[in-house]
Amino acid sequence: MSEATRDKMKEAAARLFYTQGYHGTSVRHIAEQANVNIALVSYYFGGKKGLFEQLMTQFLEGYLEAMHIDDETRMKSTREQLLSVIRSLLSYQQNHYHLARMVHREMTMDSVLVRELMSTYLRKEKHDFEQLLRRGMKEGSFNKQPIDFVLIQLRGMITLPYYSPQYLRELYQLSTTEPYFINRYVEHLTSWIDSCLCGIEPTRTNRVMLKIN
Amino acid sequence: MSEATRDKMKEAAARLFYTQGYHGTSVRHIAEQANVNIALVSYYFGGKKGLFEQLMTQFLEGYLEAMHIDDETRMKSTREQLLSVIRSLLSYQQNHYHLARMVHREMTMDSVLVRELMSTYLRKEKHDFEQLLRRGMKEGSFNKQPIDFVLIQLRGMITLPYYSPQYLRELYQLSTTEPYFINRYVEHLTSWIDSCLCGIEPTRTNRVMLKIN
Amino acid sequence: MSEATRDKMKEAAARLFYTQGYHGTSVRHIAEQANVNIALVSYYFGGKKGLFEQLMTQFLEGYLEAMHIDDETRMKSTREQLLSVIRSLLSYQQNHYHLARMVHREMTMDSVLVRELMSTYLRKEKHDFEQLLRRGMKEGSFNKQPIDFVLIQLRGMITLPYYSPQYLRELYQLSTTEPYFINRYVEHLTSWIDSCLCGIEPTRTNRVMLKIN
Amino acid sequence: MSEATRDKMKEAAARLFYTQGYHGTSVRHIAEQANVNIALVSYYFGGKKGLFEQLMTQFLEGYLEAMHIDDETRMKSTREQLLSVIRSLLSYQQNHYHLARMVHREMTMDSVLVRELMSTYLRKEKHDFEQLLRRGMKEGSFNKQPIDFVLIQLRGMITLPYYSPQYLRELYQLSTTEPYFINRYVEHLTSWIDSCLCGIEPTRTNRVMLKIN
DNA sequence: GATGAATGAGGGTTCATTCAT
DNA sequence: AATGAATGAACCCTCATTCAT
Repeated sequence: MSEATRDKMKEAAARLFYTQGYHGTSVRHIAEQANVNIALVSYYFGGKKGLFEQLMTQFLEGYLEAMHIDDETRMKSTREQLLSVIRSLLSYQQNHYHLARMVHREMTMDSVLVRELMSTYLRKEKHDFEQLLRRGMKEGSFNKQPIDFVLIQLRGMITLPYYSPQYLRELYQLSTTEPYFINRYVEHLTSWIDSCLCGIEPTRTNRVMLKIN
Repeated sequence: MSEATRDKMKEAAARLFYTQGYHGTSVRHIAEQANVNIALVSYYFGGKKGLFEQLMTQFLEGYLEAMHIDDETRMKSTREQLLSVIRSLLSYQQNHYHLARMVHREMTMDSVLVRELMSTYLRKEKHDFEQLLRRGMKEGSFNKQPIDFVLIQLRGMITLPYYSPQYLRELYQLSTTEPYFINRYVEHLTSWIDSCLCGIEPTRTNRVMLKIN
Repeated sequence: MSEATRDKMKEAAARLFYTQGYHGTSVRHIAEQANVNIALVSYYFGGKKGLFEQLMTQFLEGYLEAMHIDDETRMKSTREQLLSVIRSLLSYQQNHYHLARMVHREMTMDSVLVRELMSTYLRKEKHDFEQLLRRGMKEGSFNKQPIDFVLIQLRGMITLPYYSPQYLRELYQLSTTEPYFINRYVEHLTSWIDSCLCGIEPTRTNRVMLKIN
Repeated sequence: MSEATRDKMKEAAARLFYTQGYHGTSVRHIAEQANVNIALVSYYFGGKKGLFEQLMTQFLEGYLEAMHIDDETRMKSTREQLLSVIRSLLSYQQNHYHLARMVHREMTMDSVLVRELMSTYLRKEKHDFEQLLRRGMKEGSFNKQPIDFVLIQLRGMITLPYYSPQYLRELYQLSTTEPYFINRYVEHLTSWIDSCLCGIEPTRTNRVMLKIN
């Protein structure tokens, strides 16, 4: 069975792409790290580019899936649903850390592939968040305010840990890869939603945070 | 005079590094775009790496300079100072768009150079913003809240246009490179500062925005 | 099978290094002469330098081996043993003519590699000859005389054909690469040993030589 | 006046050619070492090759000159004349150590230039020595023996210090560049001439040598 | 199914030289 | 007389890929 071999290769590729970028990574290096024959990259994935694309789409599909709101959550408040999606996305990226960083970086390149993926996945993400926010504003859960700028802030906060982890490490004195990081980050996001989006008093938790800092 | 040649090369390099990344760009391509001989890259900059490093540090030094608050502004309110810095940074990155995107992307790589630049420039940026926020909170201009998370939001909003311009283009139907974009973006940031940081009523401008969207 | 390819390359490299020196020989030229792809030089030998070093050590190891006195010869007289070693060394270098010339020339360079090889192989050669001479003098086969100068003469005569073949060609009207050359050269050496080292009358063969010249 | 500049360049070139060979030396390096502009190599000598050829011929002309026997010496015995020439040649090479080593090495290359120089200078050297030896044998100063082999030994001993100085250093524990070396080497050569060529008893000096070793 | 040999293209760098000044 | 900018060719090496086995 070769599934294990394929996975070893994808894992090694993700790790290297994340560290040194697509162009900075050689097929030879991937094969070495995965402890397999070099020719297998072409054999299994149709070349370096194929391997890369597979990693990209695989990650992005999981990303959209993570945005999905299950039936149970759909019963809860809009605020709860928003929080749930945020938590889910952060958690997904945390579990695929190398891929997440790889994707976010390569997304900044100008290539046909990237532009295609953009108009497929990015648009979907934006649309889902927009729906959620509009509903919350309509029903009065969220303060009325320009949706686009809220979207910008949301996206900034969701991607920052995987786009600029050094900055967060500096701030929190805590690596973004450690499990505890997410908890803390979500707490902050919750307080942001409550104060800036819902316009309610910060919770007790946040008061504590306030004193700490 | 060779200054002109050097500038042509740096410009071409920045453009290509921004589009295809450091490893994805060949010295030959840079020379072609700059319409100069290939050997000049080594001749002037000591190689591709030297050219890259020069672009990096040059940008980052200008970045820190852009953070500086001049004497006139220092007379104004803390809110005004914060806005001034934000405007200055966005403007600087706008004027060096290719470099800005190049730097932000390559900053996500794991290399000795990057880590060194990080601990020099990034730390300085964080420190300056922190000072400003602390002062504002102390004097009551800003609401008391966890500083680190405000920093995260700030950085997210300042870098997003150069890290994920496609997203903004999708939102604003406006390229981030167009001069008008900054105006609009700063308006949003102002409203964010007023409502989330200062805790005052949104201005009339923002109400208009609200209707537009 | 790749052994054949490797050998082709080594042969071509030795021939070119011998003709034009290490720095004067390009990898491209080697590959062309060996009728193989250029990349194979790096693939098999880790680069031009690796190929060169392999040729060097390979030759020198064979050289030391050629100095070894087998059990049968060890039964004979010291004079016979000395002659045997000389014959063996000349024969070995004759069979690896290109390599011999390459090595002797590159040995005159100032580099780390060369200095290392020197202190390994050259010292061994000197030591073995010294032993042989000392023994011969002790047992009375050889005239007592300063050993170091005998060593100098020996080395001069053994290396000259591969270091300055033009000179010998001029003298003998005979290329040093032709098989007959060695016979003649060894005859001369024998006569030198007999007269200068052993102090006995020159043989009849030498008398004939005398008339010829 | 530019004569000084020219000399600086020739000196630097000789030093580098001697250390790293012709092909291993770059014009840039020569200019750096001589502390002059790179373009001057082409300007003064018509390129790297021209500079090299000038060094070669200059050395070789001096070499032939050093072979010349002045009128005073011509009065002395043939043995004395031979010794005088040997001393002169060794001394000349000692005074142009870098050039000597450079020439001897590059002489082992296969190129048009080298072959031309060979047939001009080498032949002359051989001819002069031959004359001397023949005369000596005719008049009975030297033992009758094959001239060609004597020539080989002579040339071997005269060039060895500049072709394989490491070997001599190992033997004498004395660098071939030190002035004292020549004295010692000439002593050995004298004893060789006396015993092997003239067939007389070794001198007292050699007896001492014998004990030392 | 999986491999090691081999390939051609392209990578970045260094070279000796030229030319306007 | 002497220089610094600039050139094109060649340097060695690594790349991703293919192919027979």
